[in-house]
Amino acid sequence: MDDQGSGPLKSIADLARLAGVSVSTVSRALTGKGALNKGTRARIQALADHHGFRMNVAAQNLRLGRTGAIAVLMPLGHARGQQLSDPFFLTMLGYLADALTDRGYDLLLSRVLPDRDDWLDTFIRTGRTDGVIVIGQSDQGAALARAAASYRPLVVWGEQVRGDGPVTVGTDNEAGGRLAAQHLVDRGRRTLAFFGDVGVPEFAARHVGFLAGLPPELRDDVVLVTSPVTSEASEATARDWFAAGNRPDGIFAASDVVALSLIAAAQQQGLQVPQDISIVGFDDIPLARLTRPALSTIRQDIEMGAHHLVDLLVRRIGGEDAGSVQIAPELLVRESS
Amino acid sequence: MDDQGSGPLKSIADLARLAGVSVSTVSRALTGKGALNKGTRARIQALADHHGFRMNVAAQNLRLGRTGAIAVLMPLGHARGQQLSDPFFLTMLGYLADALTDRGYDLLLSRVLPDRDDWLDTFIRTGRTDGVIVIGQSDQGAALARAAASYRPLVVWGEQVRGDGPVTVGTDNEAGGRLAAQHLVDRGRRTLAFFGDVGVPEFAARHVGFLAGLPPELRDDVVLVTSPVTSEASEATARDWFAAGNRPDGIFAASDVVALSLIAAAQQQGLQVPQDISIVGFDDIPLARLTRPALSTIRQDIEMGAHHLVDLLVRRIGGEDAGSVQIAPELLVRESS
DNA sequence: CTGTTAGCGCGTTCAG
DNA sequence: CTGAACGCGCTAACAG
Repeated sequence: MDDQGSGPLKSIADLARLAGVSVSTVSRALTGKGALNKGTRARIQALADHHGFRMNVAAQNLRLGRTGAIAVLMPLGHARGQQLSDPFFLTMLGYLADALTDRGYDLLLSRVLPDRDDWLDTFIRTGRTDGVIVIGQSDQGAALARAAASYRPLVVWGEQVRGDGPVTVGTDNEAGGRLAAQHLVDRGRRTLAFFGDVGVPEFAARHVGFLAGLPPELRDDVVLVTSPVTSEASEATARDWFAAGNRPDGIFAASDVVALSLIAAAQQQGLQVPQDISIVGFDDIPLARLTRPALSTIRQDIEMGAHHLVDLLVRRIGGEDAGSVQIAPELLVRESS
Repeated sequence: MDDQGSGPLKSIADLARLAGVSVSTVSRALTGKGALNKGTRARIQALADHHGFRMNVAAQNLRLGRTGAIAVLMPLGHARGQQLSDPFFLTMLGYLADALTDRGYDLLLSRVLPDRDDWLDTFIRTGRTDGVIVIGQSDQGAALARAAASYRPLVVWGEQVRGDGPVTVGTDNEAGGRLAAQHLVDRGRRTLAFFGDVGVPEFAARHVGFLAGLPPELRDDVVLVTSPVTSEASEATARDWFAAGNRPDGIFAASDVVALSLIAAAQQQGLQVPQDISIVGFDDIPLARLTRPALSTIRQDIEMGAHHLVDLLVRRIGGEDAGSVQIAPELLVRESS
């Protein structure tokens, strides 16, 4: 190395001294903002990356009055055993990480235990990030609406609520439910059931769409089974339900995880899928196409969802009044129906 | 509200004015550091949270010469189709988020595409975090070793390498391989195969342990099949392999995802699991106990792993010279063997 | 026990 | 086109 023996460069002041210019010149050179002689800019930049110098992002952000980070809040609740195993979250996280990086933001991940109902306000007030993305509103609609009322850079993945809820990005869950209904009817199924917790807005919309997509004579006989979202619990629920003698010929599950549990439980009861019973899920998790039988499902476009979430958030940070977005779902027919 | 009409509190200076004290007094009151009259401290604290005031963490960190964040780098490569769907990562992430939060650190998530071999050095040089946790060394041993040579607050989840690699936390993969071997032998299996990519250190160690756990007369006949790690690719590999007429009676897979693909492929060939063939995985992902047959596997204690990763990292940040940790694996016998 | 002062590393007027 | 000076919000000596 041909360092001048003055040690590592800790700040733009060091670099300025080395280059024989002032700190503001270095600042202009490295940020690319402000007018500056082409030559000096190039010279300073060359010097900078020759020494592997990087500006202190924290100081930069402090000066600019921002944090440079976006929080992604998820119910990663292993303690409470929620969707921890749901591959949906990780997929979403991957796409969000990309989209945020492209915009120059860091991704601050925070796990949330919504025990106290002011968890969101508390987080926001710390001012650790320039914006917040919440994945899955679950039953936290009230907390989200309250926070959204006074904090604009907040976007939520989930079902769009009427009234003054937060800005959301999500699949058109009702349309998804209708797709499932029409498909099961096409398959000649008549005795139908819905598995899911309609206390969760997303699932409620899927249920509504499912009923709406059915011919009137079938609609009233649809059984609604309130099922938990985790694999373990939903499988237990399904097992008990089949053991009680229930024998529908078509089931629409609120999520793929629930659908897979249903298949497992049905097979344990000696039922053939799809011969005896058609099962359709929702999400299209990677595993859906690998099980035997492969799962028919309503696909959510997670990549597009992540893209919209970030786009919306960035625009709201910029002061725009960007509104909610719905994404069209898609029916994937595989073996389970 | 009974605000004095002076608007929201933006800094400790505002609070100081309101309380009739100096900024340093407010600083001492809110941080709890330094000597201060009990009464004033309480008074200022009360005033602060009455107004919902929070200190600017960025400024605090700038002054303290730290960032208050830890980076978690993961090969979340949907573009390259890696372990994106592997629930292992999300589980680990959840535990890491908890452990870091407990220590007062933010978790900065960054997705990594290890195309250029200086990805780690580049990230570290930005100085965005006080430390780095890398999940899964994959084939990046060289990059990790190089970074570790000059950057101390770096810990890696994965197999411990001899020589001057980074500090690691990981399961004792060799011991895990031995457990699998002994179990298959106990089951009377004689014609054995290992599915996995031994170019990845973790998998190589599992393979070595597997062979070591076998009686000499079986050892030489073990077939090594280099399998990809994703569901799709590994299932294709398995299908082709079975289709070529290979008929072992016992297989140890380098991961649960691969093991599940093996089961699917075997069943497609009309093979009964475990009657015709025993299959053992590695990880114990949540799904392992839900498939039919439920997967026998070598369990990794992810929670303990996350705990050790954070503990080690924090100690190294503090200047300690803490070394690598290995965690004992556990055999879980279910239905697939 | 509390106030004053001097930076942490950077961006940005305002002069020259 | 470039430099000097000030301040973002906070902490840590050093005085009093």
